[in-house]
Amino acid sequence: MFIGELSRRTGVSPRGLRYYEEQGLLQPERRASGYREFADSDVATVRRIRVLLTAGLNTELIREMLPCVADEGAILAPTCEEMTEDLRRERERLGRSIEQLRAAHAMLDSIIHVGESATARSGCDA
Amino acid sequence: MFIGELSRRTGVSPRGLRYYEEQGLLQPERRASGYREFADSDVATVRRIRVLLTAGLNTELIREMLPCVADEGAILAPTCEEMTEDLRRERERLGRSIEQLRAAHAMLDSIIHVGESATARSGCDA
DNA sequence: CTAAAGCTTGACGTTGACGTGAGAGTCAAA
DNA sequence: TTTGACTCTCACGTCAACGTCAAGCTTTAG
Repeated sequence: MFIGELSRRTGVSPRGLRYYEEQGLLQPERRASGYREFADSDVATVRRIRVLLTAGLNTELIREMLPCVADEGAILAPTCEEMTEDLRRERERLGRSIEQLRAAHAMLDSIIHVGESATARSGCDA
Repeated sequence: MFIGELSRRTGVSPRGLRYYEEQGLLQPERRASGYREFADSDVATVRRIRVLLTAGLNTELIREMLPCVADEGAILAPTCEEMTEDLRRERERLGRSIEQLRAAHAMLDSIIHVGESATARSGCDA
């Protein structure tokens, strides 16, 4: 498929997909015309990329680990010492990050709940 | 206290603290000399700011909700309709974000575990 | 009183993941 | 073959949360 279809099927803009290729996260075929030709499997790949990017990993790390991830968390290739060092660090960072998010989520929860019980009886001008 | 001490006690750089003030997150007193004078309570405030920033909230939203948060998730002021709208949205975004992080965390876990069992028997050159 | 250490306000630089045209070539249906 | 939608490669713009000088005042220990 061309870039437009992959874009529609993943929700990632064409510019974003070209950026992913530039960063080595995607390696589409090329027609004689220069048009990129993506495989069906790239839809899943892009989804995985999105998950990891949203988690705060950068494209360099994703490029390294991407060959090791398949659908649904299954694994393909064995990993290397040096790389798992980075991964381990990232995992720890992620763990802390999740904790922070949970704390912030709890903060929002309390505030919102108080707001609900408070707006019933107090006028507000902000 | 002056900005340097607050910096040491929070781990946030002076530049960061000035930025927080510029964004309306802190309102230190000023000496005649122009020196900022922070209150002890600002240490806790900065910690709360860090939690929320790490959670991905921007300074604008934090400025709005900060008056409503006290120590340990306790609440001070009542909230406003319009604001809780934003907060609700942010809470939902946070919820999704946490899910993404968990997914990414699981990915890293699988990869790392395979790496551990695999590196024992396979040479690696990356 | 002095000198080091600390603080002030600008103001420009950085980073990552894209957004946003510009100008030109390509595809596919009619 | 036309035409309109799609794609290509530059290449500069963006945004948030600071980093990093620079030039000049302030504080405070000795």
